[in-house]
Amino acid sequence: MNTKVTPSKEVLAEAARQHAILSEGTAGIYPEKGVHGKDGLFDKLVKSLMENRPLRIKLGMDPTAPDIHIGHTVALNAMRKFQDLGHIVLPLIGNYTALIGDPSGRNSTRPPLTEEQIMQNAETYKEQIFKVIQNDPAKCKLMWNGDWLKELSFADTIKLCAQVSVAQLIAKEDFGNRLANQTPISLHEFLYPLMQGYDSIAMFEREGCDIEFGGTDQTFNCLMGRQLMQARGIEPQIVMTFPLLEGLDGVMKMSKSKGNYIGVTENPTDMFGKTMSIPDSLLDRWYSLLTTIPAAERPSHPMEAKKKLAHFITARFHGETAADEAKAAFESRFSKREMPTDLPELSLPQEAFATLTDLVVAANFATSKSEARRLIEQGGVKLNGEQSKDPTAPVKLPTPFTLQVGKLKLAKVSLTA
RNA sequence: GGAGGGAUACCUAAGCGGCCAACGGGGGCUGACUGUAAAUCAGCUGGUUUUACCUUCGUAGGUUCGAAUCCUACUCCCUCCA
Repeated sequence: MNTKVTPSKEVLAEAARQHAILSEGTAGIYPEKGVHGKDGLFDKLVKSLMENRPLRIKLGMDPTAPDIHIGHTVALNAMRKFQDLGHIVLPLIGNYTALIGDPSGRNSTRPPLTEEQIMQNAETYKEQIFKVIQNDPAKCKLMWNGDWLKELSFADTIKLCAQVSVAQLIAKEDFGNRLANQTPISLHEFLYPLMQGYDSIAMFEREGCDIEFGGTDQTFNCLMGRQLMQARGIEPQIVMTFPLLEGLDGVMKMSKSKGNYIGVTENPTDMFGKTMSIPDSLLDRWYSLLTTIPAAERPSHPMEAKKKLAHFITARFHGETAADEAKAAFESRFSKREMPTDLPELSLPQEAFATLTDLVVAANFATSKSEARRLIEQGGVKLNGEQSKDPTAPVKLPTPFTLQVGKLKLAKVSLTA
């Protein structure tokens, strides 16, 4: 199939150099065996060098939530490395596939989003991914899969379906599990991998598509792209997968829908604080997937290690200064237990001060009076730093005073004129 | 089209006439302690005018002194067969 021209020594050496940089931190590269004795990535690099044509790297993201999180940055970071070596990245916003929802890793059908929600999310995605990859038109072309998926006719779709067997889809773990657990699978979910695969074809025709990136949970979907490209008679992409980052709870993978994530747009304080809240057992993992800090430079004390990690992550998205400030604020607040200096201000009408319960509800720190009462009785409420356990006591402090509920909810309260 | 099974609070899952605002687990929240918002331990986790009352166990009716629990109809979901 390939009329192979033997690559020169220089080409092989350069390909090897790039290969070493680019394959670091990946979970898998498919195909594992290439024609030049290494893997598919090596082949693509050789080809790129010989034809003097940069590689095009696809990374699809469905805008199903307003934020991307630091788990995504594992792959984005790898894209950045490709850019730095002169290749072109093609971030793909799945504005059409988001309508279906990727069934990967799910055990139930995803609730549908409206088109407006999706477009809103997509807009913020655009800004966010450029915190990691370079938004240089020569090195980056943003694409939308609605551009071509919308145009597909039913006949096209059937043709596509004919390339894939049902057995193959059922063999996919998620579907297999769901069948076994008697959880429903909607037919349209079967189509998801086909859509993702078709993206690769459409992108190939427009810009080229040499490599597709994805988390390890995306392996099946990405390989579907290879299969469909082959069936169409075009050169198939190779697939590079990346390990999934565990979320704040330390068990489940970091995921927008599970809420255990750190968004790349979050403010420095939260970013630092959330990192500090990960379980100790997650430290090594986060260090290796999110930082470039060598093992030798990681503090052995868990808290120090966590602070260094939190600082690194915060600095990446907000700069050194902001990270320093976040660290200092964290230390004063939690290590030395001082009150933060910049409290949000809150002015409330006279009737909010009738009882402590009313105050907590009026400040929006509890959703019902019963909840407020519970918090107070449990000792979670402080006025000017003084714990108060009587829910019915009127609040007679001179304003402004500080109201604290739990560790995180604080405000400086004053009376509305 | 036929035959079964199911629907309980954020999730999961017990309860099968009064002791049920409803066991347990998960998650979340609060506190203690600390090395941090980690770990561990303890408490809380429908609402209100809070020793009481109100609303909640798919929906609508019914039986009963009394129903999440029994009956009827309906809706939705799952499995198998066709």
